[in-house]
Amino acid sequence: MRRDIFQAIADPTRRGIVALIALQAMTPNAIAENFNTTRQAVSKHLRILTECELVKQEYQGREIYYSLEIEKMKEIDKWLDQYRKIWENRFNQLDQVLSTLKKQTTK
Amino acid sequence: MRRDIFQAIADPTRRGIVALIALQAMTPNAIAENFNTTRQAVSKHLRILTECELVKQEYQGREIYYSLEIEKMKEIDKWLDQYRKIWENRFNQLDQVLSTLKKQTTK
DNA sequence: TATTTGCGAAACCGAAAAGTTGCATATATA
DNA sequence: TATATATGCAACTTTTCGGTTTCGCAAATA
Repeated sequence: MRRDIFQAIADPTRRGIVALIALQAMTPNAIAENFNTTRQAVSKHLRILTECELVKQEYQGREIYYSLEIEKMKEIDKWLDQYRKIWENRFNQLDQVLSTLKKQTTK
Repeated sequence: MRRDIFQAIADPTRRGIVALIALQAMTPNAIAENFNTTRQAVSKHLRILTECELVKQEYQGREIYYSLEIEKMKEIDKWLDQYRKIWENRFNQLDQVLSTLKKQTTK
């Protein structure tokens, strides 16, 4: 199926689920209450999120609690890093321009 | 069409394009050379990237140079922020545990 | 034990995505 | 001016996606 984390967070409902279970584990039924879809649809999303290890399960009787695998989120952060370098560089360049400008005006 | 940046970066080819034009502007033909698809397919991806303002165009004669709109990338960073708080929190908690442990062992 | 509840999986459906081929158009170049 | 080149766009096809409905199974409960 070739799931990756970028595809996982592409869907707005899945981002909603991720946000929901970020702070506390929840069952599929409880999660589904927050969206305008069926529990089965949520279950499908949870499967995708589980497949790419963005979410972990905890069995408790017949209930399954889902929670966010926060470590996996760092993968996006890591990917962003290359671009962060670029925008910080540009900021520094702007900073230099500004400081040069300041020196000139205070002279 | 409801394009958003998360959908835009979901496709691996588009992430490739983004990486490619991050540092220097390129024409569709030049970009297409780097992927195993037709120029038209790349053109379609560029259209999607342009639609969600992740990429900007610069016309130069009959050529069009595409480059990354780095500011837009910050949107992902902003979204990540809520989760960054969580993982930093956990790290701090671990840090406290470790320093407590250290105090005890050095006593 | 019989029934309800929580869940995943499979089958199906319509819409969207990603790719290809075939254009049309504008700009270089011979 | 005739031709080659760079590009976008439209039509079409195949695949994927997100959703619903239906089902089966295991655990709780009456």
